[in-house]
Parts: sequence; C-alpha cells; structure tokens
Amino acid sequence: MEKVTIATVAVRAGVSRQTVSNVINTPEVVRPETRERVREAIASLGYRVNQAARQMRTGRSKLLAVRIEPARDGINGSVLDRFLHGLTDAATVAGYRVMLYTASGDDGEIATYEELLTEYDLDGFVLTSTHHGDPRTSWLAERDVPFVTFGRPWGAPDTHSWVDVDNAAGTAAATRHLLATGHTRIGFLGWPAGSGVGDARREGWASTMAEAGLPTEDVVAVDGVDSGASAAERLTNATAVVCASDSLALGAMRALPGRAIVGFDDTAVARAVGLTSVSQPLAEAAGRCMDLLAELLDGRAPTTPTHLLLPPSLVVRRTA
Amino acid sequence: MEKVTIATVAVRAGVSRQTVSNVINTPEVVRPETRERVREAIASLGYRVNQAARQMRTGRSKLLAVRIEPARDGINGSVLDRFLHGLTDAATVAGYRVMLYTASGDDGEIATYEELLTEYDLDGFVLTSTHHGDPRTSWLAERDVPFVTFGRPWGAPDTHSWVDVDNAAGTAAATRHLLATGHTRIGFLGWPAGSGVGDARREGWASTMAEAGLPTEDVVAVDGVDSGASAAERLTNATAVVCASDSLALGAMRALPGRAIVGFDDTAVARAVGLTSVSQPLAEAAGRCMDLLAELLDGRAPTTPTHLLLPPSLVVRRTA
DNA sequence: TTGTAGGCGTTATCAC
DNA sequence: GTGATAACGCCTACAA
Repeated sequence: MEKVTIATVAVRAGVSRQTVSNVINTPEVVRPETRERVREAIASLGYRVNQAARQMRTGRSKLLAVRIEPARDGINGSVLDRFLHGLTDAATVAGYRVMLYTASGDDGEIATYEELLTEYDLDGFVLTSTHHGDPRTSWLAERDVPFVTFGRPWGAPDTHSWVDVDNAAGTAAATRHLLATGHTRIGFLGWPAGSGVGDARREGWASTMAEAGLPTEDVVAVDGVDSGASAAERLTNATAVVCASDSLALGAMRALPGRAIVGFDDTAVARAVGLTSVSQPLAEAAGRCMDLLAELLDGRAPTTPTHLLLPPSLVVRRTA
Repeated sequence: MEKVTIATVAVRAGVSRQTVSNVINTPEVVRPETRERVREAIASLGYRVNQAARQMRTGRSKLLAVRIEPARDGINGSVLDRFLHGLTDAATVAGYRVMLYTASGDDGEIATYEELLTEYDLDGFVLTSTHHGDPRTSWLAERDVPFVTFGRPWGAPDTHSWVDVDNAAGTAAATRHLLATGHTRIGFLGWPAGSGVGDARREGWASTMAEAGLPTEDVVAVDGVDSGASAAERLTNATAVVCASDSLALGAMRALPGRAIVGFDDTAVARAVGLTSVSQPLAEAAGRCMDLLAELLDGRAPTTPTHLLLPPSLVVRRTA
C-alpha cells in the first residue's frame, strides 16, 4: 500500500495539488465537474489528509485533551468513564480526536497544558472536576486556549462556557418522588458543606421540603459507605432519606433497613443492589461540551459564553 | 509568548540548527561544552519539540491508541477505567500519548485503525477485550503495525506479545482461601462455557478442588445480578461459592445469605458491599503493556513475542 | 564536531 | 477556476 498524498490524487484527477486541497477545504470554489472528478480520485485511492502536515500549515491539530483521574472512591469513578465515552464519540463526529493525560494537582495539570500545547498543538481542553479556587480556567483563559468545563466554575466568575448537571433539580425530583409516595419525614444524608456539588444537592432537597412546609432533618458525612452508615444512624425520625451519592446511600441502606433511600449518580452499584438513584445525562453532557468547544474552535462562538444546565432523571428501583 | 523553534535555540546558543537537533536526538555526538550551552538555551527558552514537524520527517507520531468501550454491564466498566489510567501514566513516562477511540464491532474497529494510521500516523495500539475469532490482531500483524493485547489471544496462535491476568490463579486462590477457612463444599457460579476468561476462572476453582479431592458443584448464568441470583439458588449443597464476576457474586449474596461468597474483579461494588473479591493488578498490567509496546516501537523487541501472565490477589472482606 | 541543503504533505498567497 | 510557489519546523544526508 503506497503512500497516497494529495499529489497522487492530483495526478489521478489530472489537476494540481492545490485544486485537490480546495476540493477538501473549500469545495464551493471549485467547478462542480472538477470537484466530482477529484472526489472520485480521492475515493478510489482511499486518500486521507495527513494531519501532521496540515497542522504544520494551519496550526490546528484537531486534537482535544481530557484528564483521566484515578477512580477516587471508586464508586463514582464510572461517571468519568461514561463521560469520556460520550466525549470520544462526539469528538469523532465533529472531526476531532481525544487525547488523555493524567496529572496530580492543579499545578501539575497546568504544566501538562504547556506540554500538550507546545508539543502537540492541542486545539482545546475539556475540564472536569471544577472546584472552588480552580486555577486552571484562568490560566487557559489568559492564554486564549479554547476550553469548556463540565461542571460550573464554583465561586469564580462565569466567563467561560460550561455544561453542568442540575444537581439541585435531581435531589428535588427525588424528594418529590418520596413525597408522592406518601413520605413526609424525609431526611438528607450529604457531604460536609463547601463543595459546590454537594451544597447544590442538599439545596434541592431543602427547598422542596420547604415548599411542602415540612420540617427537615439532615446529617453529614465524608463520602463512603461506612461513614454514610454511621451518619445515617443519626437520622432518627426520617422514614425516607435522600443521599448525595450512591456510596452514602449504600451506607444508609445498611444502617436503616426498610426505609426508603435514594442515591445519586446511578452508578453500577445502584443498579446492582436495586437502589433508586438520580441519573446524570452524561452522554448528553459530553455531546454538549463538544458542541460548545467546536463553536469556540470554529470561531463561531457567541461573544457571551454559554451555560448549559442539564436535568438529571430519577431511576426508580426497589429502595424507593 | 513567541514561538520557540529549533532556530531560536540555535541563535541563542550561537550554534547551527543542526547542532541543536543533535543535542536533542544524539547528544553523544556533540562536544560536552557545546551540549551544555545548547541545553541551557533550551531550558531558558522553554523550547519543546514540535511533534508534527518531527513526525513529518520521521514518520513517528509518539501516539498510541486505545479503545474506550461503553461500560457494558456497568459493574465491570471500572476495570477498563483503571487500566486506561495506568496506561496513560506509563505512556507519558515513555514519551508517548494515548489517544482514545470508540468503535462498534471488530470491523468498525479495523476501519478506525485505517483512519488513525493514515491520518495521525499512530505508532501503535493496545487492544483490550480479546476474544475467540478476533480479527483485529491478524489485520494489524499483516500490516506490521505494532500492537500489544491486554488479554491473551483466545484460540489463536500466540504470535504477538500480550499481557494478561492469570484468571485461573485468581479463582484458585479464592478456593484455597475458602478451604483454609474450613469449607469443603465449595461451588462455582460462572459464565456459560466458551469465553476464554470465564473458562479459565472455572478451571482455577475446579483444579483446586480436584487437588483437594473434593466433589464439585457448579452452575452457569449470563453475567448480571438477577441471573446470578437465580442460578445461585440451584447450588444446594455448597456452603461457599466462588463466582466469575462481582455481578454474579452480588446475585449469589442475595440468593444465599449467610454463605461465603467470593467475587472477581474487585470492583467498586465489591468494596461497597464488603464482598471478598479477586483483584486484578490493572496498573501493573497497563505498565507492562506499555513496556512491551515500547520495545516493539524501538525495534529492540526480542524476535519471539513476550507473554506475561500476572497474578491477581485476593481481597478478603466480610463475605468470606 | 559543526554547518548547509533539501524535503516530508499541506495550505495560503498570488498570479494566470 | 485553476495552478505555481513558498513556508510551516524538523531531521537526514552530506559537506566543511
């Protein structure tokens, strides 16, 4: 299999290399019959552009990067997994490829940006796990590197485009479901205050309870099954519990057998044990991230950043 | 931040571009003092090679590709996740980057190989989920594309290098552990015969039982918690059950409360519910894959392919 | 040991 | 509408 370049195609179609390039990049500028002839040559030769050569000229690599994190607690690791899959799919459709990197800490990640940017000319980044005081976004923004975050910029100004899941809507839906099934003493098992995601999940439950005019009871635990179990034991009145994660929910199931429990993230664990859980639309979120990033990369992005809050859905199983 | 090329460095160090290139690629050919001067220039300018330009000349992209699969059953999705993380880490150390792709079916994957190879000049592939009648390895081998598989070539000749986890050793260890804790009637809950991995997992249990001179009892179910539960109910004599996966084990836990159960894969679910399980050394497997691939890419691979069988370990928790 | 010349495949520019 | 030319940054000859 000989190497097929734009020159090979040009010879076959009886045109110049430039005309072939035009057919690929700006077809409307080529006469239809010529265009057709070139296209046939491309197809019959199985020609494909050489991205490295193109990149040398255009400075664009058609490459995106995402960080793959160690599955922390483990239970929630699959969330990133599903997001990555969706992103890879969406990127392919949009003509991009996804590159992986690992990094420890925000500074390490920023160092990696520099490497990736100068060595591979990366076109853009998708950031996950945004958090309070996140230095990554401003670093990228200062250098005009296109990026989108999956997760809103907690505590920072909304100066870039992001996609997020409406965490509060998720726990609100869970709470409404429990109300509809007759519960009135619905507790909440959450994370310590301060994490944006965790606070939003608590808020969805709290506001729904307030609307219903019902008293609330909530406890706090670091994420984990065992810590969730011991915290749940302090929920003495509740007949039902909304939890900030499936890990906590699992703990609650153990500590409070027989009560209605709802988790968050719809992880494999939830499916396995029949735990009702709030499911994030990860594939859609990934697709939207790609859409926004593509806009940025094509220079057709609106001047004001876009913010997308996607509604999660409740997957009802045995526990509620 | 101006663009720093090899020419910038050359000017700064007062040498020719070629000398800079030599310092980077064949330092031993440059006089030590010159070398040092060039290195200082590189450091102070923050120079990094442009991979696209290098690739144009050398034909090597320093890029590897791995497929990211949709988390099938879900429970076992995290296995790939952890492997990917390890691979990304190992690749970075070896000077490579990992690119992701998705594909449906073996043919779709092969089509993707062509694209990746011609468009991005990929240096090599790491394949996962090898199976009987896998057409991917021969396609790659015929075209002399460097690759390594994580998972041995079931039913096909061992003509390429691979890394795998010794599945039989895992269930054997689980069985020995159960024997040591006093069980004699140890059943097996496995997948239908025909999958290489599943058969190996059964074999480890069966041979250990045979060595101990004990009678065996085993049932079969497609992977899943519910199917595992109903199959487990047919294990009437066993006081302990070794399972081919954590999903099946979860089913067994439900169907046979109080009996000793061991799962396989040490997924998040196992940690969450306290299931004793066989843990695969995924980070190490990924590292080995990278090592073997690097050998291949550097042309310093032995003429006969390398096969690595890594021992898993048993993580003992509450259920056994 | 160091420097010079040429070209990898593509596209932007500017003639025709 | 089409084609010639140069340039992107690097590396491999080869020459000095």
